[in-house]
Parts: sequence; structure tokens; C-alpha cells
Amino acid sequence: MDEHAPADHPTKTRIKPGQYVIISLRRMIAEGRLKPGERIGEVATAEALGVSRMPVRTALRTLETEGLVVRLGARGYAARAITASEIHGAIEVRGVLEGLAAHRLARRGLTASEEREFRTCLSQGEAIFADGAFGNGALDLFYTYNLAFHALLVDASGNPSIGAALTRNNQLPFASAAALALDWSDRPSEYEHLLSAHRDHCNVVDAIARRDDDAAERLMREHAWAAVRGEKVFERISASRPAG
Amino acid sequence: MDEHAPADHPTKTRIKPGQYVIISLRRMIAEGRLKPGERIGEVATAEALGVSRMPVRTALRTLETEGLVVRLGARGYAARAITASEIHGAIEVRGVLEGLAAHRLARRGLTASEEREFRTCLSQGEAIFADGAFGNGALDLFYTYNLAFHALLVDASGNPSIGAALTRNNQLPFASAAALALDWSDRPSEYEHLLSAHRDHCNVVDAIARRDDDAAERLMREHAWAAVRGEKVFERISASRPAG
DNA sequence: AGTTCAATTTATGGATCCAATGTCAAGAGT
DNA sequence: ACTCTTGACATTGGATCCATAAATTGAACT
Repeated sequence: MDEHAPADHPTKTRIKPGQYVIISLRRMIAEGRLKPGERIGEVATAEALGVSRMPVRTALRTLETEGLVVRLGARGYAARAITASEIHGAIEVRGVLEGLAAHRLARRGLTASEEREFRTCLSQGEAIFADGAFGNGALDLFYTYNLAFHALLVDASGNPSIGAALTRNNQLPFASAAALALDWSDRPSEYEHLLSAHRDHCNVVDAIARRDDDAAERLMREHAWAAVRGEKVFERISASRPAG
Repeated sequence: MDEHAPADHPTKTRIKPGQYVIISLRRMIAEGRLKPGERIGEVATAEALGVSRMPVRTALRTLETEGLVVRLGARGYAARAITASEIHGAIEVRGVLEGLAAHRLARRGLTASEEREFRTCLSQGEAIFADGAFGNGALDLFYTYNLAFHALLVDASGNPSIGAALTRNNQLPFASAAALALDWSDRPSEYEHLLSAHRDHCNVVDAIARRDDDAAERLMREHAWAAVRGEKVFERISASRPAG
């Protein structure tokens, strides 16, 4: 995992500077440390992160395509205001895309190996909650399991455009499926949220197995909102964001 | 196009190397001069285009986000092989995304100005077919009208993630809504296809107006296949080059 | 003869340097 | 006093150079 210390690392870092700059800027924007409309200069960011201008330049172009920053003409870039409505919309888009994946899978049926993969994945999730206890290790386990389930669903759907669209869509904070265990990581008491997410997974696989495509799609659409059930997330968003 | 060192050229015909590389690579891929799966090296492309490696690097990253090239690990990039199955999938994705936009609009209802915009747009489409004759000018008119309708739908939905995801998705040939009038442009006899597409638009707007969200979504999903109705397109695809 | 390990080569990623462009400010003229 | 013009500065975009990592090929050993 990445440490969230910007300039704390010594000169030798195992993570590549390019990825480091991208995830740093993402965190800064998501946490509101870069306020909306605030200008982001290449040189300033490069010096602040202790890297050269080059990874900053590429990172800003990447973040521009992802919509997290906007260009200010020849005046550099600026952090874009991320509203709760936009996160709401991104979750909605993820719902229909993963819903389409579930629909396709239910419609064409699972092969024997695919069904085995799904059952193996679900059993791994089951093992996490079978322990009853829920330490930090279990949270990491759930993070991996959750990502594996969603990746398996999208991958098995046989439509690469779904995965491509999801990759772009998931760059907004709280929009990705990883937000389930990632953004709640400071609250170990959210046991029920993660358990209900696991139950959602089981229900989706059951619907796929019995070839109920509409049910599978509907379940998957509703499951997209698992990360923000409890709606406290949006309070955190609107708190970190001034006026847009 | 070619610059002969004009001292004070009034128009900004100065082509920047970055844009030049991007449009050159797009043309090469579209025209098949870069065959699918063919490896694209930075140095080779830079020397071929007479620029440095830097604009090629940024251009390849941009084209990667657009989905036209894929990474070959640390072995550079490759022109993406576009199969008929991928186009099928991209159309499917466009269907669910625009279906989501229609669903949202029907659920929250149209404002007076939005309804007026939709009616104005539809009447423009109606005017094209009211003439009966269908020359090349009418084809251009339909192209503009079709794009305007889809843009209006996505824009009015109030979910910017839908438009962002569609922008990426529409990079594949025949996946965009523009493919309706663009890729059929050599067949003026396809009058019925375009007319049925216009009827689809009208039906979607009617469903939205009567607040039938499920019908609006379903109609919009089915409408995504309007460009490939008749399935001759896929034969042209499997003939390895769509447009020339 | 096949497989594995190591070394070399090649290509991408990063850093620094240079050029071009746009903006801001200050001064002068009307 | 206001506006226009010009010059200086800051910032992005491009090019070249260097390091690192991966792949391929060759040789040696089993």
C-alpha cells in the first residue's frame, strides 16, 4: 500500500514516480487539499512532490482525460470541483455497466470453469466473514476479494468495452468498487455494510446461475450503491468542498 | 497544411507537433496503414514523423485512453485489433449509457425549456424527411440532427459521467451515434434506416414526456442498434477494413 | 539436444535544457 | 484620467540525454 506522505520518502522509492504523482494528485483532489479552482502549476507540483516536471506533466494530462482537472488555457491546470451529484452519477454509470455485464452473463450462461471461478471467489469472501472477527487483515482480504469479484464479472462478460468504460469511470473518488473497503477503512465498525455487499455478490451469482438476466442486472445496479449506503460519505464530500 | 515559413500569416495555421502526431496516428490507424496488433515503437514513429520522441509519447498515452492503441507491457504500444465482437460490445455499452440518460430524464421529468429543445430538435429531423427527396445535403442535415439529438439527451440527463463514458466508447468505428449517417453515406438507398431512427427518437421523447422511464430506457437501448440494422456492416468489418 | 541462466541490447521512463507563447504590468500618449 | 502599446516574466511544450528494466539470444550444463 502507498504511504500518504508526499515528501517523506527518501530518494530511493520502489514505486515509480509516474504512478506516485498520479495517486498523490488524486488523493489531494479527493481530500480537498487541492481546492476546486485552485491552479496547479507543473513546477510547483513537481517541487512539492520531489520529482521532475515530466511525471507531473503526464499525470496532469491523464487526470485531464479523467476529468479531475481542467485546463486553464495556457495558464496550466486547475482542480475541478467534484460535487456529490457527480459522484452520484458515476456510481449510477457503474451500476448500469456492471449490470450489463451481469445481464450478458445470465443470458449466455456460465461455462463450467466460469461457474467454478465464481464459486471459488465467493467462498473466499465467505471465509472472511466466517471468522466473525474483523481485523485489519480481514479488511485487506475483503478489499482483494471485492476487486476480484467485480473484475471476474466484468472480465467474464466478454465485452471489453464494459471494462474500458469502467476503468475511466472509477477514477472519481467513491465511484469505484474499491471504495467499499478503501474509503471506509477508518471505520472497522462497518461490518454490516461489507457483509451485505457480500450477500449482494451471492445473490447476483445465483441470479446468473438460474439464467435470470433481468434480476441479475437489477441486483447488480442496486449493488453499485453499496459503498455509499449510510450516506455519510456525501457529508464528507460536501464538507471538504467549499462552493463550486 | 505545409508551412513554408510565412512571415506574418494571419490565420493560425501553425500546426503544433503534438496535434500533428495525434492526427497522423489516428489517420494511420483508421486507414489501416498501421495494422491491428502491429507494434508501435516510440523511436520508430518519431523518426517516421520527423519529430522528437516526446510528442509521440504523449500522443500514444492519449490514444491509449481513447482505446485506439493498447500497451504491450514494457514493449511499447500496438494498434488495437478491432473485431466485430468488440464493435458489438461497444454498441451495447452505448445502449445502456444512453438508456440510462433516457431513464433519468423520464424519471425526473422535462422542464419546459428542455421539452421545447427536444421538440425543436425533432421538428428539424421531421423537416428532413418531409421533403421526401433525400440528397446528399439531406444526409448532412440528418448527420447534424442525429448528433444534436443524442447530445441533447446526454446533456440534459444531468449526469456528466454518461457523456464522459460515451466519449471514450465512441472512438471505435461504428460504435458512435454518428455512424448512422456517416458509415452509410455511400448508400443513399438506406432511407428507411434513417427514417426508422428518427421514429425511434420520437418514441423515446414521447416515453420521456409521459414519464415512462422503463420504456424510455428500453427504446433507447434498442435504438443503439440502428446503425447496424441489416448486419451488412459486420460483413464489411470482417473484410478487415471498414472505411476507406 | 534441451533447458536454464546470464549478459547484452534495446526500448521506455525520467530529468534537464531550450524555445515559444501568452500574460501582466508599467509607462507614455491622447 | 484612461487606454494602448511594448517589454519583461513566468509557464507550458519540445528535444536531448541518461538510467532502468525487460526481452532475447547465446552459451554452458545436465
